[in-house]
Amino acid sequence: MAEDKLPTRADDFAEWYNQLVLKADLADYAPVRGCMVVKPYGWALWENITSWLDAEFKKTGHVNAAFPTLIPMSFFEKEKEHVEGFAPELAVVTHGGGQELEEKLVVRPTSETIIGYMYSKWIKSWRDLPLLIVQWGSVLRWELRTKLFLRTAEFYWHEGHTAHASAEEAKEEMYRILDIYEEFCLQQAAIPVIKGTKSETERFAGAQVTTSIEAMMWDKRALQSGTSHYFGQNFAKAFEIQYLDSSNTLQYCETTSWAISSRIIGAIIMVHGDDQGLVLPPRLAPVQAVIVPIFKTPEDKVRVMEVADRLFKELKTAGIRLKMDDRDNVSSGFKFNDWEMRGVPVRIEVGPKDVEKGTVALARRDKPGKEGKSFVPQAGLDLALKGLLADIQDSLLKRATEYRDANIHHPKTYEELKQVVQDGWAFSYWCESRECETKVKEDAKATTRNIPFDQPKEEGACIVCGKPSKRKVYFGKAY
RNA sequence: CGGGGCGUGGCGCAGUCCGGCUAGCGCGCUUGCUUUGGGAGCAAGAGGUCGGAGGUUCGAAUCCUCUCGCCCCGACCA
Repeated sequence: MAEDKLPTRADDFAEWYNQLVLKADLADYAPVRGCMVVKPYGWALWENITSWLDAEFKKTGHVNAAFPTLIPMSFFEKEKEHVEGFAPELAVVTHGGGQELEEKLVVRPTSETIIGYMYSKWIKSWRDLPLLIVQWGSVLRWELRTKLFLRTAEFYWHEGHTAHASAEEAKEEMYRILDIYEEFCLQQAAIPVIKGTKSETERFAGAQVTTSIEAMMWDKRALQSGTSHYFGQNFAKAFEIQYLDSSNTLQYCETTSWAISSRIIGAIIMVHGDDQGLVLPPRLAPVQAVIVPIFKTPEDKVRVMEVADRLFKELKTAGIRLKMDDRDNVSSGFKFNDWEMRGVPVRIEVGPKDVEKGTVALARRDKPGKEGKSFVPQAGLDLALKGLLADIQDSLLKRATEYRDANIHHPKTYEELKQVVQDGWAFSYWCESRECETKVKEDAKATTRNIPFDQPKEEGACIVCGKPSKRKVYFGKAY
C-alpha cells in the first residue's frame, strides 16, 4: 500500500526501483537471501505475460512438459563450456532422508542437460523430429548481488528446448522464437527491442549462436530481455541425441533453447514507470481500470454508488479488467495515489457532479495531472474506455521508442564512444575481436549488447582499432 | 570475496558514546464518530525475550567476546 512518496528516478534510480516494487505490491523479500516472493498483484501481471507467450508457442507447434528440479551433478560435467559457465552459481543438494547422497544433485539453473538426457532416450528416428518442448517453471542460480525481478536466486521463466534434423531448421527455430519475443515486447509490453547476435564473450555457456532482444531502461542501461540459442550439435554430442535419417545413417540432432524470465517485469517497471510509481501497459495490466466513487453525504453515496455499480457491470461485461475501489476508510486522494503507484492505466472517477451530468472523469496513468484527465458521457463508456486503453498502449510504445532512439549515439571516435556510453548506447562498427571488446569494457565499463540483424549496407572501420569492419554493434552499460 | 551501512512492536527510527527503575516516538493496525473531486481529523486501544549465544555487573538495548543475517557499492550472470 502506498504510504509516502518514492524517491524520484533522477535522484536515485536504484532506490526508486526497490521501493516501487514493494509499494506497488508486486513482490516482497523472502527469508532466504536473494529470493523473492511474488505477490498476487505481481503474479497476475506475470500470468498475463505467460498466457500470451504460451498461446504463441502453441500456435507454432510447441507443447508443454515438466522436467525435474533436481539434476545429477554428473550431467553438468558432460558439456565443457556449460559446466564452466554454470559451476559458480549452482546450488547442490548433498543430503536426502537424513543420509549423504552418493551422487550430489544440482538444483536446476537451466535444464539443457536433463532435457538432453531425456531427448537421447526419446529420439530414434527422423520421424521423431522436430521435438518442440517448453517447460514453465523456476530455476535457481546462486547470485551474488540480487535485485527483485532483475536478478534473484530463484526466478520464473519458460525454457524452450527443441531438437531438429538440420542446422537450417534449428536456426530457423531460434529466429522464429526471437520474433515471437520481439512481438511480445512491442505489442504487449510496449517495449522497443533490438534483435541481434551476442558476441562470443556474451554467449550462453555451450551455445554456438546466442541471439537476444535488448531493451533500454529509463536510466539508459541495457537489459537483455530474452534470449534464443542455437547449440549446433554441442549438446547432442554430449548427450548422444541421435537419430537415423531417411537413408538409414546415424546423425546428431541440432538443438536450440530459449527463454524469457520474470526479469521482463523489471524491464516493464524500468521502461514505463514514473516518479508516481508503476505504469503498466494496458494489455498486460492485471487491472486495466479502477472506478473510484466519490461522495460527501449519505444521500450522495446512494446516488453515486448506483451509477458506479451500473458502470462496473457494463464494463465487466465489455471484457475490461476492472476494479471497484469502494473502501470507505481512505480518502479519494489516497486512492488516486495508491492506484497510480500500482500502475493502473485508467482511473474512472464517479462523483455527484457526474451523476447529475451523466458523465465520468477519466484519468490516464501515462499522462499526469490535468493533461491526462477527460470528462466523457456515461453512455458508451465501454467503447471510450477501450479506445483510451488502446491509445495508452500505443503512446507508451511510442514514448519508449523515441526515448531509446534519442539515447543511441553514433560516435565518430573512440574517445567519443567512451563518453557516450556513460549515458546511452553507442552504435558503432566493431571488428568483432575479443581484444577490442575487452578494451571498451575496461575503459568505459560498457559491454557489447548485440550485433543487430538490421545493419547498414556499407562497411566501416572498427571504432576501437580502426580495422575494416563489416558489422555494427551496440555498446552500453547493462544490467 | 573486497569496501560501506544496519539489526530495537508490521514499517521507519530515537535511545548505545557516558549502564539505572514501567524501553520511547512517527507511520501503519483495531474500534467508534466525523470525513471523501489529489496522500483526512479526533478519541480510545492492541502490539516489543532490543538479531542470537556467552561474559562483566547489584543492575545490560547500552560495556566485552563470539556468531548469524540483511541492505548498498565493485568483479560474474537471464
